Amino acid sequence: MSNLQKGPLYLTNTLTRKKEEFIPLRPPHVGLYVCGPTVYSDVHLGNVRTFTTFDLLYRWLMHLGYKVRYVRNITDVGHLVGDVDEGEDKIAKRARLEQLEPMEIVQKYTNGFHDVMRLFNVLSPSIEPTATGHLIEQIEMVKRIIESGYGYEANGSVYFDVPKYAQKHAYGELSGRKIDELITNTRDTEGMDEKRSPLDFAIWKRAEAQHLMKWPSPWGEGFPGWHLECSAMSTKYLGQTFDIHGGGMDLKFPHHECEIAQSVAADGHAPVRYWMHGNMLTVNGRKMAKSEGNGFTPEELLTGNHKLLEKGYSAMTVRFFMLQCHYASTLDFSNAAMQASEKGLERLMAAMGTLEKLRPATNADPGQDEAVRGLAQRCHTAMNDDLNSPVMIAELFEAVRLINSANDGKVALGATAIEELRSLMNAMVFDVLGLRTEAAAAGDDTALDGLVQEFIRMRAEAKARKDFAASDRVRDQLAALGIVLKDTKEGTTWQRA
RNA sequence: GGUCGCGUGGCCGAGUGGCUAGGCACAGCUCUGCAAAAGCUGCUACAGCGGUUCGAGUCCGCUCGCGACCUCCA
Repeated sequence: MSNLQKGPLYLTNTLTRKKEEFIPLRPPHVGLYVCGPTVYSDVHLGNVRTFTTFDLLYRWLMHLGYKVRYVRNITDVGHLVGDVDEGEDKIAKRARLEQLEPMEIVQKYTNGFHDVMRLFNVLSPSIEPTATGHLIEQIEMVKRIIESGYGYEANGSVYFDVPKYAQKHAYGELSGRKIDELITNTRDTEGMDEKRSPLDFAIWKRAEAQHLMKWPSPWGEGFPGWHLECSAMSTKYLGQTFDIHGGGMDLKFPHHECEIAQSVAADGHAPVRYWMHGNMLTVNGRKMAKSEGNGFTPEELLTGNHKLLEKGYSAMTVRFFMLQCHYASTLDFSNAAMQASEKGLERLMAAMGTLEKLRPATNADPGQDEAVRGLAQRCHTAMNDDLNSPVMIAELFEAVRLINSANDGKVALGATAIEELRSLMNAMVFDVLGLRTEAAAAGDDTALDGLVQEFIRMRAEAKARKDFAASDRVRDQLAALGIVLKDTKEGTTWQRA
């Protein structure tokens, strides 16, 4: 747990809008809850950004030595289309369109989500609870809210009484909203006479006879409200008060605001100590969203088969691109930016390979030991400063220069410096940033390597007899097949273009 | 309309009272049979206008432009 002693971690708490020192309730344990996807359609790149952001947080907390219980839910019921409380359930609608059981839809898109997470090397959470798996907990929570006087039943549905809650509690404190302004700004909502106020939201919803996803409850057959599952499941697995709750910026209101209200109403205190919100991925300056039609799926990204894509990009290129931007800033997707990240990642990963082969210099410069320690310290400080991965990556490129200079014999690194550099780079690049080599992702290249090595020998022989036409032909032919040769002092190496 | 945020060099993006972020691109050099790779060097910006300050991308005000949320969205 030595890392825990290396200075405090600061996180921007979106509840207070300040950078605060992170102090867990029960160290070394940390409770982390992140709103997961509603599994009614394919995830797009914007979704991936949020999960990558909290993957970085999860990885950094573990790197610091914390024992993290990371809960990320799957929403498989209750999330309605269009107008709150009047729209159709998203999953039920999709089931009707695809002529499948709702649970087939849930399974299909849950599988797809998991595939995408694996592709982008996003770690699995400790617990991945589903809303339908926690109906009892949700019903119990509705009961507690009714008992506390903040929930009321109307025609088989149960609503949360927002104006009443706001009299005693700070409804809107997370999203910076004032109850009066909310009432003023609410547009006309027709057919909602069950609700006492347009601000009220359903915590339990009556199901019509033809509704496919419904369960018995004290108020008749129905299904839980969308906001409720997160409150019920975070309470169950992390306790009534826990350390960190994350999610996309667009969930701040009303979703997270409602979560706070539900927990306060049911259990009497605020559920979360640090709220964190990841910012949006934009395309041409606009939020990537299904409704904008500007989203592309990971598959389209990889193949480049989309009108916004000049070519395909690997998942690791995209991950690296995202991590080069601070999570709280909007990030604009562009082909030029992607290609810049692609090149940068390639250089970083090449240096990782070089570092593995680096031998200590005989005339080691002891000053370099200190330089490496400084790098490590600055990486650590950057990440502790609200997960500043872009600054940490900038430091990694300083390390890249050091590695390459050492490889060229321009800097003399001793055994200690090399060991510490390896330890630092492996930790930051693989464990914390969660990058991996494309070869590792693609599989084994042993046969191909054997073939290419044979061509490299042929080319070396041609070069030895100064037959450059022949040697260039080998190189050009391989290049045409996507195999790039590089001559170094130690011989020729190859890699995929 | 309300609330919040943003505007940084050719592009992407950190920083946030005084000191070169970094990546990509571009130019020159070194190395090389030639390339590629790598290293070195160069290009040095903070939307505009005013103010505070010894000193402002950094704080304050105004103007312009853009976005997010306020309705499902990560």
